[in-house]
Amino acid sequence: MPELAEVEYYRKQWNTGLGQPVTRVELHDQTRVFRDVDAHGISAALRDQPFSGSWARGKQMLFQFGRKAWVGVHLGMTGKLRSEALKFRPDKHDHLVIFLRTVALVFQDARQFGRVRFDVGSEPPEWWRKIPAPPHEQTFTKKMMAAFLARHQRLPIKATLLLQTGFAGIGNWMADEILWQARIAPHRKTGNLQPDELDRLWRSARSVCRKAMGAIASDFGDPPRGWLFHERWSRKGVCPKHRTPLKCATIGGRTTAWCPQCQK
DNA sequence: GTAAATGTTCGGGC
DNA sequence: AGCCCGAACATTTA
Repeated sequence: MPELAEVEYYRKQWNTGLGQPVTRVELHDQTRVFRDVDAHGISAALRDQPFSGSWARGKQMLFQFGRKAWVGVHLGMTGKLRSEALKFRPDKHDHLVIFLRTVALVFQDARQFGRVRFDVGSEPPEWWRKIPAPPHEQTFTKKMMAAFLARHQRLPIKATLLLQTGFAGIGNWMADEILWQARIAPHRKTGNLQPDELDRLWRSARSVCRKAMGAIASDFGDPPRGWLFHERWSRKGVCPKHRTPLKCATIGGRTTAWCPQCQK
């Protein structure tokens, strides 16, 4: 599920516990989501620390406990965060459960493409600081975007939009939405885009991200009416503008839908 | 039974 | 040293 706005929605699901101390941590230590971290180290380090901070950037989330313990979460393809009452019983895919004074914070992920990180230090960890500004932020400038595109000239633009090092938070449906709204065909080589197309791409990226945040981040509502989003999931989909049947192909390794009439 | 799913990461080729 | 492609990861659902 989770792209930029869904990630922000899930991040907030843990807010009910802010300020409360950790009483106990329960985890399935041998699962893939804990690759590269000492799962038991997390339990020991969090015990008695207050849940003190919560941030999202692109598809990454960062949670702070006390002053120096940092838990990073990436939701992968099927990850979710939620809060539960203390008495709940974790099920098979609840890999990490942080019990606080009155609520339990749960990370669930059936496919386990998601990931939990753990760092100790007085500053946010290195991996977090390296995440670039996502398109809805002021600091995502057209110049910055153009410089990134220049490094991936041979990739189809659809594949370039999926690179988290330049378009933090963009995933498969948002990339298709951005290209449709910018009227650019997904298979176009990144290096062949003309200046007016770059301008449309930049505006579309910012607009789609902002509106998606507005619609989804607070209550997981639907994206605006008239978006490609509502059509792109079925192979019966049509262009919201004039009902032309959408084209479908694998581009950049992912299923891509576009309107052959609007997007050139 | 088979295919596909809102995502990364690795290894190999260029 | 980059860049680019395809396979791999693990599970559920259509």
